[in-house]
Amino acid sequence: MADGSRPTLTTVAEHARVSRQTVSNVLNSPEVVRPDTRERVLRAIAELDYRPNVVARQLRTRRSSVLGLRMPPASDGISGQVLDRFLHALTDEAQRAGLRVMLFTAEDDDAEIREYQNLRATTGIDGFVLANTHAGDPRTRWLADHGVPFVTFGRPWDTRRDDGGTTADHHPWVDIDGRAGTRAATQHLLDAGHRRVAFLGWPEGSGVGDDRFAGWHAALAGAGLADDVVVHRTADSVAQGVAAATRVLARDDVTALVCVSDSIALGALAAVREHAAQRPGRRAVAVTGFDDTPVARAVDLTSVAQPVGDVAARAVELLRSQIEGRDDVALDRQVLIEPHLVVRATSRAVR
Amino acid sequence: MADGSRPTLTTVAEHARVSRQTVSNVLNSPEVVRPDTRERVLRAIAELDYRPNVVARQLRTRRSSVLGLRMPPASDGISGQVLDRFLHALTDEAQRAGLRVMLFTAEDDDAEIREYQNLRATTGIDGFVLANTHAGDPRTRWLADHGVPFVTFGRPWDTRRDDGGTTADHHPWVDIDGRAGTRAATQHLLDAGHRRVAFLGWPEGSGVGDDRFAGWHAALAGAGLADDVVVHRTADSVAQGVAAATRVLARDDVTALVCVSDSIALGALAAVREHAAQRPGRRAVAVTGFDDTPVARAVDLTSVAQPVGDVAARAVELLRSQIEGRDDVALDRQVLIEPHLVVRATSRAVR
DNA sequence: GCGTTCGACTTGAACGATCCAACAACCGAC
DNA sequence: GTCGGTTGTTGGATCGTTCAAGTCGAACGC
Repeated sequence: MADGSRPTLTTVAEHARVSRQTVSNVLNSPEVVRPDTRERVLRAIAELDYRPNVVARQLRTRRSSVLGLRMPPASDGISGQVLDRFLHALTDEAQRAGLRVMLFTAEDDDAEIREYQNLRATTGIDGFVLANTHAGDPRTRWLADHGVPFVTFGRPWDTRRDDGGTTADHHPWVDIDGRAGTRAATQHLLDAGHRRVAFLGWPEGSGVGDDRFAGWHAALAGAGLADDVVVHRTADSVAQGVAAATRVLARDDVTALVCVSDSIALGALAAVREHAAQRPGRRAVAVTGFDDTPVARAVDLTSVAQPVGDVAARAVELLRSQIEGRDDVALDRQVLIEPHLVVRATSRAVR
Repeated sequence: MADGSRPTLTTVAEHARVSRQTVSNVLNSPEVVRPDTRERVLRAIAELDYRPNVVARQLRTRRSSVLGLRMPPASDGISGQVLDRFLHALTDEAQRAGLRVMLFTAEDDDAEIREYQNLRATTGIDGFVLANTHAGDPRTRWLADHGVPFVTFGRPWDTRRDDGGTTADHHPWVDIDGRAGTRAATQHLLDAGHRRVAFLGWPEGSGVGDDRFAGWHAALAGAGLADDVVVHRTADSVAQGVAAATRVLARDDVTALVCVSDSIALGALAAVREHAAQRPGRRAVAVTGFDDTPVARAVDLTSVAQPVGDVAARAVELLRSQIEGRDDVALDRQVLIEPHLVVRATSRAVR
C-alpha cells in the first residue's frame, strides 16, 4: 500500500520469518501448519493487507474460478427480464462460492462454440452456464463431448442424438417446473369458483410451452373438467394476446384465462377490460400470467414467479462439483424447481 | 489438440525453428520480424492452433484486459431494462476491442469500493464501468483518488466535494442527453398541432428527471407556450402514472402528455383510454414515454430511445485510452449522446 | 542405542508468457 | 580489411504462485 506495489507471498514470509510455502499452506491447507506458526503468519497477512494474486495461482493450478456466460441476445419480449434477474442471482451466488462470472457474446451457436474454445484456451475459464437452450442444441453436445463443465438453465427438450448417443441427454441442468406453475395457477382459479378456465398458449412444439400447457390441463382433469376445454395458441406478444383473448372471450361461458406468459397476459388484460366495458355489472374475467416480470407487478397481474435465486444457487453448486472433480453421487444432476403463484388483483377482479 | 495439452510459445518456436521471443514478436510487434520468418511462424501457429495464454501474459505484463461491472440491483421499474441492453452492448463492444466484462455484486457503495480493491489486488482488473451513479457518489471519488481507470454511464450531477477538490468532477463519463430527448418528443407533438402539452415527471432533485423536464420546457418556450404550463410530478410507477395522468386530464385543454419514463407513460396510457371512453368522438390525448423499453414496443408507445450501443462504444473507448496510458487529448472525456424519438401509435392517435 | 517414522518446515523447479541485454549477420564506409 | 551501425534473433531472468522433493529434529519401537 505504502510503497505502491502489493505484498507477495515472499514479503509475507519474510515478515513472519517463515518460508513462502508455509504462507501458502496457511492459506490453502491450514491443518498442516502448527497453530502458533499459523497465527504468526495470519498476523503478518493482516498487517500487510496481503491478498493472493489469483493470476499467478491460476497459471500454476490451471484453475480460474471464472464462469462464462453468453450474454443472451436482447430479446424483444418482456420475458427477457427473467434472464436478467437470473444473471444477477448467478453473479451473487457465484461470488458467494468464490467464483466470478465473465460475459461474452456470440452471433449464433457455432460462434458460441468457437468462443468456448477461445475462452478455454486463452483465459482458462472453468465452466459455462447456458441460459437459453433449445431443441437439438449443438452447444451442450460439444461441451459434453469435450469434457467441459457446464450447466444449463432449462431442460434439454430434444433428447435425440444423431449417433444414438446419450451424453447430452444426461448433462446437468436446472429448470423451473412450468407444469407445476400453470397447475397452481389453474387450481387457484378453480378454487375461486371458476369452472371454465381457458388457456392462451404458444404454438405446439416448444418444450416450455407444452410443459405449461400440460399443467393447466392436469388441473382441469383433476377437477373432472377436461372433457371440453378451451385453448388458443399464438405467438408471444402483447398484440397477439389481445387478439387471442378477444376470440376466446366470444365464448361467453369463459370466466378465467390462464396465459403462458406475461406478454400474452398483458394483451389478454386489455381484451378483458374491453369485454367488461360492454357488459357492465358482470364479474370481470380473471387472468393469470407467467414469469412475474416487473410489468406484471406494475399492472397488478397475478403471475407464476420463477425463483431464479434458487436456480442460480443450484446451478453454481452443480458447476462446482464438476470443476472440483468430485463426482458427487449425492448431488442430483438434474434439478427441477417449483415456482410459486403470486396472487394479485387480476385473478380476483378486473376493474 | 491431439495430445491433449495446448501448444505453448516454445512448441511453436521449435516447430518454426526460431526462438520463443521471435514468436512473441510476431504476435506483439510483427514489424520487427523479417517477412519470411514471420510467414513461417504464422504458419506454425495456424498448424498447431496455438493461442497465447492470457493468464501467463497477464502475470508478466500486469494487464488483464478485463473490465469490472457491478451487476446493478434488480430494479423493480421497467427502466431497469435499459441497463440490461447496455450490458449487452458493453459486452459486445468490449469483446470487439479485445476486452472482457466481469461481473460482481455489492450490497452498497462501500461494499462496492471494497470489491474494487479486492478485484484489483487479486485479479488485476484493468478498469470499471459504473452504470448507476448518483449525487455525491463516493465511488467515483475513490476510483479517481486511487488512479483506477473508470467510466460512468451517467453524468455526475452533484459536483460538490467536501474538500473543495475537483478530481471527481472531471472523471470520464458518457451519458444520454435527456434534455434533447424530451425536447424532440415535445417538438414532435407541437408539430402535430398540439398546443397544450403537459409533463408528467419525477419529483424535483433527480438530475436525470430535471434534465428531461428542461427539454420539454425548452421546446414549449421555443414555441412561445411557456407562460402557462401543466406539470405533475410523481414517483416512477405505472400506478402513479395512472393517477397523475387522471388529474392532469381533468384540465380538458390538455391534448398531449410527455412522460419522463415508460413506466409513467404506461400508466398515462391507461388513464387516457379511460378518459377517451367517456368522450367518444374526441381525438384521443397523445402520449410519449422515455427509454423505448420492450414494453413501449409492445403497447405501441412513442418513446425516446437511448442509443446504448453508442454509449457502450464510447465508454469502451474512454476506458481503453486510460488503460493504455495514452492521454488522448483529442478524445473528449465527457460525451453526451443524442437520443432519438421513435414515433408510434400513441402520439398519432390512441384508440 | 540405532534405525525408522513422522511432523513441520524449506528449497528448487515449474506454469507460459514478456522484458532485457547480448549477440550474430549484414550492409556500406573508410 | 576492419569498423560502426542497423536489423533480426537469441537465451536468461522475471512475474507470484503451487507442486514435488528434501532437510531437520523429535518421537518411537525393538
